[in-house]
Amino acid sequence: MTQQIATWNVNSLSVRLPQLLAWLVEHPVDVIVLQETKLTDDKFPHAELQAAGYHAQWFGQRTYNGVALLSRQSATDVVRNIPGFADEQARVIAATVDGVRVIGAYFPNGQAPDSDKFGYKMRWLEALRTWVGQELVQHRHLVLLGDFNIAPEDRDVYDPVAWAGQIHCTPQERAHFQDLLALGLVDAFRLFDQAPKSWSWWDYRNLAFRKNQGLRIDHILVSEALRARVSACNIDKAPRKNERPSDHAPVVLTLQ
DNA sequence: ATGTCACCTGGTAGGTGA
Repeated sequence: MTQQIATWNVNSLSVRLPQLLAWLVEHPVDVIVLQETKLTDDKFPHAELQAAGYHAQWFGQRTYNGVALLSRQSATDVVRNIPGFADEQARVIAATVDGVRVIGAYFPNGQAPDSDKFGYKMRWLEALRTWVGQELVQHRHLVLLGDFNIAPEDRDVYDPVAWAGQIHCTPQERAHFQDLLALGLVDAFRLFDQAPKSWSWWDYRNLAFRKNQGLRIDHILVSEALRARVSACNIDKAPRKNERPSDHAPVVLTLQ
């Protein structure tokens, strides 16, 4: 049975809802997790997504952050944010769908390596790792996906020299990414040959998309038990060419 | 290029975060 699981940072679901609905018509994935919905829970467009054929779980807040999980089949055991980690920011939504534990996350940006927000990012990453380790004990078939705000390697950066030591590229962030892999997860995108200079995010400024100056910071990590079922993992650049696009592209995992 | 976009406050611009 083929199954597709996707992630997309939509940068405001109220602005991007028409694009999301159009994309889902062309790509009727089984599950998609969204980041930066920027909506309080009372404003979540549940009816529109239901009409599109999706169950929805959501966890938002005013102005910033906000995540959601849409699924063709109903979702169970829904968790919002990292259990035991007190957090005012809505960044995580997890659920079980069709026997797969799906953890959708909007990792903190961190702003700059010497900022308070970077400290928060480090604490959040530590808490995430501990919790995902526990989840893996309970769920052999697990996917951790979302906007990681980490470019794991230099080949994930259009100008690694300019970005060296900058946010998304610091050794501390990259070590955290490796720590997640060490739990028994694999970066699905790198299971396959990919075109060089494949990015998932392009700054709105500087004509970055036109010049293909981006970063690969949106990731799909799969557990060892799921790895054998992975048949593809791709970034869909097409929505970045839309009028009024999100600055991120969706990433899609295909399971056999 | 400090070059954009989204959202908020509070007001017809400016600040914040990404």
